[in-house]
Amino acid sequence: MQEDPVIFVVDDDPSICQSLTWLIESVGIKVETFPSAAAFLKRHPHDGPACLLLDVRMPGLSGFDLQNQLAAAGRIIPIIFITGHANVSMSVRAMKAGAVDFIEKPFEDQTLLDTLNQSLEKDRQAKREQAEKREIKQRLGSLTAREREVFKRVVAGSLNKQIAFELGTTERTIKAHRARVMQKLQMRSLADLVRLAVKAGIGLKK
Amino acid sequence: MQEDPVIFVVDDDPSICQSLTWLIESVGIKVETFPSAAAFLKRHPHDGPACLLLDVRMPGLSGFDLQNQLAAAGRIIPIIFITGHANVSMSVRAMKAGAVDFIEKPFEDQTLLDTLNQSLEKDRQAKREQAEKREIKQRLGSLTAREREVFKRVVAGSLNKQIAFELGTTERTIKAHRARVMQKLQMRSLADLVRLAVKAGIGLKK
DNA sequence: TCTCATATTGTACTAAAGTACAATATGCAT
DNA sequence: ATGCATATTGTACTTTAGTACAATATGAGA
Repeated sequence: MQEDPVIFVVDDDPSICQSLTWLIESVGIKVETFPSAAAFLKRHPHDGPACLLLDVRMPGLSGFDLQNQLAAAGRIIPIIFITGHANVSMSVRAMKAGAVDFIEKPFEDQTLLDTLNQSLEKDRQAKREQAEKREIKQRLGSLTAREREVFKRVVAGSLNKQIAFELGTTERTIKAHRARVMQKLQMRSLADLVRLAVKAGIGLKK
Repeated sequence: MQEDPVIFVVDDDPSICQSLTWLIESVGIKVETFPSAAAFLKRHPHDGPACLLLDVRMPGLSGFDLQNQLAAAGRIIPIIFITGHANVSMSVRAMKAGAVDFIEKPFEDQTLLDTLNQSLEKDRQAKREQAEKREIKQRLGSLTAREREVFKRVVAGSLNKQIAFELGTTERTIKAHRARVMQKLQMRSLADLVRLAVKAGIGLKK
């Protein structure tokens, strides 16, 4: 159904990559390593749950740069920074930008593994919700412009006759549109339709 | 309508309290200072937008202790730590526990003021949503046990006859309950009722 | 030109919900 | 005992929504 979890390690130091790989694979989780931020950006986004172990200081793009670029590209992935030489302002900056954790070397293996598992679980959940939202948007996309208008008003609680008046047509026509909306969106009750709209974020703005 | 914004400063060093007060009052925001975490906990919770400037190291309860106690008590308030002697693990711990920022002394006045204003704005929004939720829960509390059962099923999309069967009563009775639910909750359409239920977090579990 | 998706509309019926004007029953607190 | 909140139920009517079986109109694209 869903792909296996993967931990991505981005660090210019091969020995770090190697030891992290050993550690994480020892508990049965897949690992992929990248020697630079640029290399990771080239990789095709992973569909399954994932987590990024990231060094701050690297030649070329820094860990922060990668964090920003991923965020800008909408590639949401939990990031755990691991670094040897850090200061408070660096860690605060990383955390404010959404990092899950910021770990100094040396660290306890078990601590990292615990954080990793928590992050994977959260990512699993986030991916599920993301997939659901995509699914909903897709079905919403199958509506015609007119149907969408009717949909919005039905969900807002308008009566068919009110909608008909607003759209300058007859109640009978609204019934036709409404029936098609219910069919296309595979909803069986108004309550379900409203919940779908809420999930899709319709009706929030004003 | 709503109380004025207030910045709370908790620091055992009176000179810090004094200088922060001068700085913040210079831009027209009220300040209240406390020499200890315990002193702050005694204060009556503030209804308007607020923000807490908190020292980490203090005699008695530490800044972290205060942060945890506030969280445990459900007193949500944006916290900005200000400290002179910090390390990475302290700052990460604070940020993971939900702090808005973690600032080392010395700092730029304007930086603090900017963060302060952002935090106040977020808190304003959070308080608004919190008040709305309270309002909803209050109205839901005015329902009788039976009415709540009907409410849940209506919102789930059941027909009156189905609800009647499930509750072992007649459709006519359900209509009566349903009408009272709509009246008590001041909702005029099923769509509104469903949205209310979603906001109240009903129908999530299971 | 012909087809297809889309929008529109009609009639007539059924199903569901809402409403008006009720009455009855039960249990708890004063 | 009496009042009050709550739950229950009835009849009858109106309003909405849904559905079956349609037809018509229009514009875009093959």
